[in-house]
Amino acid sequence: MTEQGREAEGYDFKTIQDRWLPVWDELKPFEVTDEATDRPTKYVLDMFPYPSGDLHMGHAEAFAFGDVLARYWRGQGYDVLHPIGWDSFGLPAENAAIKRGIDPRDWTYENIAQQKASFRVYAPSFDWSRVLHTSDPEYYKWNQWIFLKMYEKGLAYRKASWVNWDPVDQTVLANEQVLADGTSERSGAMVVKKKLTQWYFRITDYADRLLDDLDQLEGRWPSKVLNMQRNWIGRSRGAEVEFEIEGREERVPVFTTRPDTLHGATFMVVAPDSDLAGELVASASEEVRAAFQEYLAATQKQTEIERQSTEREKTGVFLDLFAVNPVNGERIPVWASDYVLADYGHGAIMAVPAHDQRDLDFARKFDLPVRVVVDVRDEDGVELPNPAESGVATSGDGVLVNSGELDGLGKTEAIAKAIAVLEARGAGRATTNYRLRDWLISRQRYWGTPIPILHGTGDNDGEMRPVDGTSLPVELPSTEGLDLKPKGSSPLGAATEWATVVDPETGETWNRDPDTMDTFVDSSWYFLRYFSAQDDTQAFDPAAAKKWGAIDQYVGGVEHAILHLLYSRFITKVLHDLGYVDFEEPFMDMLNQGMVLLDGAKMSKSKGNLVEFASELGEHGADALRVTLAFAGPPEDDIDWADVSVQGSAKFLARAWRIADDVERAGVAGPVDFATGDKELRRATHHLLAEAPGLVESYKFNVVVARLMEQVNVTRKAIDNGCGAADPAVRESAEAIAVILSIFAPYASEDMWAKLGHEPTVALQTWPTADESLLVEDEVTMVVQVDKKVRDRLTLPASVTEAEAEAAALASSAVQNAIGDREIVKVVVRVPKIVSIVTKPAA
RNA sequence: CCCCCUAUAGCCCAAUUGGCAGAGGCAGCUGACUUAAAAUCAGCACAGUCUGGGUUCGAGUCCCAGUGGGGGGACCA
Repeated sequence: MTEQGREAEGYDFKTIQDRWLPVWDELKPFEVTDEATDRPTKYVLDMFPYPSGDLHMGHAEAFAFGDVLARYWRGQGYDVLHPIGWDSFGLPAENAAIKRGIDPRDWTYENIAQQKASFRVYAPSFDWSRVLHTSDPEYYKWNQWIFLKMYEKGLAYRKASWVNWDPVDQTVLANEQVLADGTSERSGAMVVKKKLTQWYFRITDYADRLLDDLDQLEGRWPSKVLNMQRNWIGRSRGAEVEFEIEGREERVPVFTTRPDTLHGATFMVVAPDSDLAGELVASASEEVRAAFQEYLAATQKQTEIERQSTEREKTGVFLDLFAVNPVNGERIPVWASDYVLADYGHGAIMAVPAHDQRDLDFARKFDLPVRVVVDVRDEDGVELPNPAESGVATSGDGVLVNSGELDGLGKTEAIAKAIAVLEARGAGRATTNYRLRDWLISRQRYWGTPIPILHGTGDNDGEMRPVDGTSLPVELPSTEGLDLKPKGSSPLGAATEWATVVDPETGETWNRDPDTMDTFVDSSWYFLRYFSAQDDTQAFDPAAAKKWGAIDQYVGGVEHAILHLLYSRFITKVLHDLGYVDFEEPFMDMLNQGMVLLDGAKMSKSKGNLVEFASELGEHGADALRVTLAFAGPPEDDIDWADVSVQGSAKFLARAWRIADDVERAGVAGPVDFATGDKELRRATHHLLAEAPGLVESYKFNVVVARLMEQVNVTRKAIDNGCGAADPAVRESAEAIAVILSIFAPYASEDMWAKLGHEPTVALQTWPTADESLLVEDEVTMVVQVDKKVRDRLTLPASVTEAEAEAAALASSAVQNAIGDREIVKVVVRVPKIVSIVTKPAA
């Protein structure tokens, strides 16, 4: 069949895709230069994909939305940077490699090739000249560069700490790889805590800025994500109070948010797994030590979840030690209990059972004294029952009692005074604590960025030195001869030749750090690399960074609400402080797309409720898929594939396409003057043009598609039963439809654009602007309500005044009938909407 | 247990931000085309906005209390 013949049958997505793909390949319409122009810029970015197999429906959705926004801003006359890359280091590749005995590179790059091919057809408007893969040495070289910069600044350091350890896979796990029940997401083994020396990034140094700068993103990021980040950082202000412990030289600091209640501290509790607890029991009696060890062992057997359950009864052991309260010299007993966490504050607390529920529960369990130091009252000013009897701690505001110099003060003043007293005595100070911990970045894995540090041997044992910047990247050794199976230490350590470095000057032998970096390091700055992805002299070009600036629009899943986004914000601030970028926040606006479900459930291969991206793409084409996703509902909402109709979208596209087809067939030659076109249709077209930009910018893509459907419907009516296809207004409408539709359906709109006699590509067309004069209505319809009921509709000139409208309403016989002999109390006129008349029975 | 989001037609969703509840679609029904069906085209019908209060001339929209659904946090001193 000839192409002509096929066209005669109407819209066929396959034909159209095949027609335009080679043209776009040739034109490369979305490649942009880094040179400054006088056009405004937008940087639109989707979170880059991990190459595990082909693209899936989740990708289809996120990339459709990102592309709508990228294409929209181009239509508004912006230079748009819209790049793509792959987050291609990570465990799945390594697991696949172990399982099949292949190189993780092969698996990774085959998947990337498959995803690239799918993307080509799906046709997001990427600038392919900037593509990056984090597993390329050309990329991870700059991970190492960033690491060394941070090492220089003291922001990368090594310490021994308790980490998540998977006893089956023999590796450290990230927090996010530990499931809610405390098992490893991969091996299913119960994760244990193990003390290991690991590399950390000092993100806690940035805690205040990471928290405070969230205020700038208010209204631009989903409030849910802002909340989650604030929660995660968890700043709490209070005081550090130093207690002496009998028989110990050093004083023990504790953190409290309520230094005002210091007089109510009746015991101290230390975390059993803290260093402090170990030190304290070292000199204790055999009996105490045995009891403590038993308790510690029991604590460590529990999962994090068990341990943090609020339902649990309090447990603990008395350490046979006493601390001295610095404000009143009182001796208080020291206990160990697992309700105190080793890694928050100082791993020890002062317990004020009257005013803290946890402390009260503990005190009641072990029969420890409870002393009220704050007189807390309810709303009616009635004193609350004594916590010792009620079992309910009073944690609110009140007047201090039994507290010496603090007596009579309210909570806020008492806190200030208590801190002043502590400072005067050298026993404490105001401090701030965070829930946020430093970022553990080392991993005992092969498929990641080698940490560019050398460890001394022999005389230099225990020394570290950074790899010289000029010898970056430290490339991964070949997998040849390497056993990637987990065995508790990094596979890289076994690559002897790679791991051993002899200093050419001194002849000393150094060993490479065998660990690789957390892959979240890779993704914490990739958006900057796009500024100059092929540049091998620097991580990114500052001039290009200046042109494009921070990402104007980020699109991705809410599952990254904490980790990726927090790490990216942190690294951006570090690079800002080092003078490499002039912005402090990387993502100015963010859209979190929902999930694609099937029959109300998350899709998964194991559940067998999978919608395959590739088969949908093959069956319905890219346009129909993209329109379906955009039309399904607000982008933040989940989409149930059972609720949508890809065929419905295809039908709409065919109807839209046929409009342009009809215009083409009408064969009107030469330029046409739209102003001579059908007035009604023009009005509809310009309403669409006026409304669409606001809708896109507020992410109401579903409404934009609905408006396009409406426009197609009215244009169809105009062609069949109105002005006819040759009318200039029909062409004007068809062009508007093509241009706006192009943000959703690049192929159909390109074909429409060609049928309307234009050169490719419609994607680079600036949107026509609405002619305001066409939007002005000559007449308005005003509703007249009498006592809430609609009694008449008045057609009035658009210029009608309130008084005229009121007069017209009262002149209506329907209105007069409704009023009858009742008395008018009030008339409210809101031009051009409504006249509301309120009556009451006549006197 | 605490916090946040959410509830509109059989289903997915709109509603100019306080002014006539319906834009669009799916499914349904009727008709045209067809030997018939599918596809296509034309048309039709369907709820008074989760419940109970309140503010207002007027509430889907604002406030309070509840219910269902979704999400987050949860011994952080």
